[in-house]
Amino acid sequence: MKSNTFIAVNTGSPDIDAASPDDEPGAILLPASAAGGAPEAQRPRAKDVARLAGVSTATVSRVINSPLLVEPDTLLAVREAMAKLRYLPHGAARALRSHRSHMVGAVVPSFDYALYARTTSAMQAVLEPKGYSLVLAEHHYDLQSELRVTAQLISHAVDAFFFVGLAHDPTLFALLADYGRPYVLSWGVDPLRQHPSVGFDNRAATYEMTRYLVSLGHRRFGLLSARPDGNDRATERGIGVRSALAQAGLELDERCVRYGPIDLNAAAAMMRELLALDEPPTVVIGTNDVFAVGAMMACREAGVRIPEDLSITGVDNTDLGATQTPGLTSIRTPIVEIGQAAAQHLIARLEGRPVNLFQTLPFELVIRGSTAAPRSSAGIVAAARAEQPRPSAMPPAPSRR
Amino acid sequence: MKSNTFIAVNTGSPDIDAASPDDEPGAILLPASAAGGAPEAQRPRAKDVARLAGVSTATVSRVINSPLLVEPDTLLAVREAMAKLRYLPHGAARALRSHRSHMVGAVVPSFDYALYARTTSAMQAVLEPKGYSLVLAEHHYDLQSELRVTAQLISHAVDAFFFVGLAHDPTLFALLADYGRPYVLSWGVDPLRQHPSVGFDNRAATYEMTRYLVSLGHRRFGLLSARPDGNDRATERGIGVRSALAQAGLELDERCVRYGPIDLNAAAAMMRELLALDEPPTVVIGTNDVFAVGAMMACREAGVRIPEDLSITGVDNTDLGATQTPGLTSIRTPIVEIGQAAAQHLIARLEGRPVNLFQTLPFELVIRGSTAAPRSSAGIVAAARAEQPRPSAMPPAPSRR
DNA sequence: AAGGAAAATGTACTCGATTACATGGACGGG
DNA sequence: CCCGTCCATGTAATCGAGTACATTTTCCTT
Repeated sequence: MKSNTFIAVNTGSPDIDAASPDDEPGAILLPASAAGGAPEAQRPRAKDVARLAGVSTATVSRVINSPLLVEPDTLLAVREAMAKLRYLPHGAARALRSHRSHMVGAVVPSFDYALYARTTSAMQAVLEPKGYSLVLAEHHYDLQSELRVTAQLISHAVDAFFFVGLAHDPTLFALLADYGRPYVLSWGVDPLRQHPSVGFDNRAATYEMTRYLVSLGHRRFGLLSARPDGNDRATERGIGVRSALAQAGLELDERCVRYGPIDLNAAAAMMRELLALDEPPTVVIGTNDVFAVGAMMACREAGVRIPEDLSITGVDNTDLGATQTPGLTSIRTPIVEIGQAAAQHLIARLEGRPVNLFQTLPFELVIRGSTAAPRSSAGIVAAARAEQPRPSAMPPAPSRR
Repeated sequence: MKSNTFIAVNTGSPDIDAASPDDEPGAILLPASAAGGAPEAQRPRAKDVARLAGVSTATVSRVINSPLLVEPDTLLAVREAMAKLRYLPHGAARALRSHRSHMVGAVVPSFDYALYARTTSAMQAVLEPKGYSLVLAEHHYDLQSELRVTAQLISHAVDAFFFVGLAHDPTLFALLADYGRPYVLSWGVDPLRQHPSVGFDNRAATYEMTRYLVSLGHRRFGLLSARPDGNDRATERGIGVRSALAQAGLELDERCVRYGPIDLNAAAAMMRELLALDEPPTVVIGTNDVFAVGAMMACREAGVRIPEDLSITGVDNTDLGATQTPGLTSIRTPIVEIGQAAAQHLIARLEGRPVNLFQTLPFELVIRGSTAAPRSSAGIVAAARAEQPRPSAMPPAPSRR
């Protein structure tokens, strides 16, 4: 947050260390006593439970996996033995024999932007009660890295996969096909209907947003976006803006477009460039709230008033945007719903139940104080457009093979 | 964000579905064709690689685990065979035999507050290159739930654990002791030196903050905090405030204290209560940025100016706080550093290397526009306190057994 | 009361890789 | 030139639970 009023005053650490003097030498653990090896030789196995309960290991296994097949008395005895020994089944052995690890792999771009963390959290909330754990992997928008971590997940024998986005390396899909386990893409719905997916129409989202802005009277647009290569969300959102403009007989001046990493300071820098243009835009669309808030930061610095001098919009409707002054106009995307739906989708397939392989969730335009009619045309347009805009024809849908 | 200017205008979904008519019926997958069972019978095993390379499975295993023991020619041949077959070792089998799953379990309170996601992300960045994957679990501030998910992680045979906070159910520690694998607590450093931990001094953080506010001339403090039961960070931060006040001969009026969930709207509601007091505080300390920003929201609604009428501070120095107007004075906590240090700690122990079991990281007071001298004493105190505050004696350190 | 079906449980093999131990070949010293 | 040593590799037991099949027990039918 270099761009804000910011004075670092005081580094806590030295004072603290001074105050607790024996902190610094630090207890060094002898390697032997903390060896990471396999010191849990005393951990109880199924056969220990079996012996204590006076049954065979097969029965113990049945108590865990199909309790209905077990005599109530036996069931109780075994459960008691398990509790007494604090028995926990050995997942690796189970997985090896039964070909189910009870783990689901989630491959997300990054946790730095809170978004995917929330989606993942929603998944985990659905998976945990069903006995599944989430194994996590980030790839930081690098499709090769995504391939690597996915291979790692396959190695861990996860039962199913969750991916963010529709665009992936072809090798990834080959890998998944070989592996033969359920997977679901998210944050978009595959227009070619080739890969199961749950999400929303990114293109339509920015299309709606742009129409709203056009209806306010804006004619000169700016766009701050994530780099579109390998990022279908960014790509689609860009298309949404452009086709709404095209439909209104307008065009997106490419000089008003900037691509960069999803980072507040980077976004602020991009915005500074737009402000320095001869003919700056009257509205800037961020393809997510981070870009939009970064733009707000740059405007505050430069004394550009929002929304009087410039309107700004985001996508995702995060707290970050909602708490700005003025509040950021944004699109509420189904952040949590995607995670829930994806998890339910995977569980259903793991349980052999039929599912809707292509699930489109709704989004919603959320208007706050960061948008208004452009100054020049404010009076006229505001009057002409007193009522709500209604969507008309959609941008050309991508061919469906 | 109900509290902000907010007009929901348009639900995208209906229009979208209308525009792509074959979207709604949705392709239903026949259970059989997507059965989650174990259809990957053709996935290559080590013996397939061995056959193709003309060696035994033992050699294949050596190529993976101790390549130095293998003749360079053989190595190459095996690696080629592995590549040709797209072989990926079966993690469960490896784990079963070798007692190492190459998975690390992370147990965090919640991902809704972006904080722990960032710490986890930092962990994963350190672990991934070393071949470890992260298995995730949330407990939503419920120690019993924490116990459950930890048992699940033990079942998955993770090699090591990461926990947030120092306070946990005794049963949890018993479980961990039985299991005998490395674990590390975080976001605090165990004053009793019983459990390996990496973090910072939460008490000192709010202590510094409070001293700074006292030095500005504030005498009447408010506190918005997470519920302290089972949450040592919240507890310690509360103590920090109280002892700094005590040292200044002041006291925290308990009528100015509110506890609640970590949520913007809840925080705003708590703040409204403080504003309604007969004698409201001149400064409100949030035990993290969410409370502080929620308080800001309530103030904006109520027309209370920040910092003129009320100062507000947070902890964690998140983007959320930094981008407010005015910027939120906060404590930069070592969010990322904790994750990195914890991961390195665990890896070191897994590799049998010695480590500092108790690692204290620095924090930093970050002053922005949300704090100023209280109105009544503004002139006097500001003049008297032109220079930086210097910390003096620390609050009584907790006994070290 | 006997026979037989169904239910409950046990026996023993299996999942796929790791690893202790066995074996065979190369090399060097006496 | 022979033998011991070391290095590379193979053989086979093993990790812990799941499960097909075998066996015993229960209970109902005639």
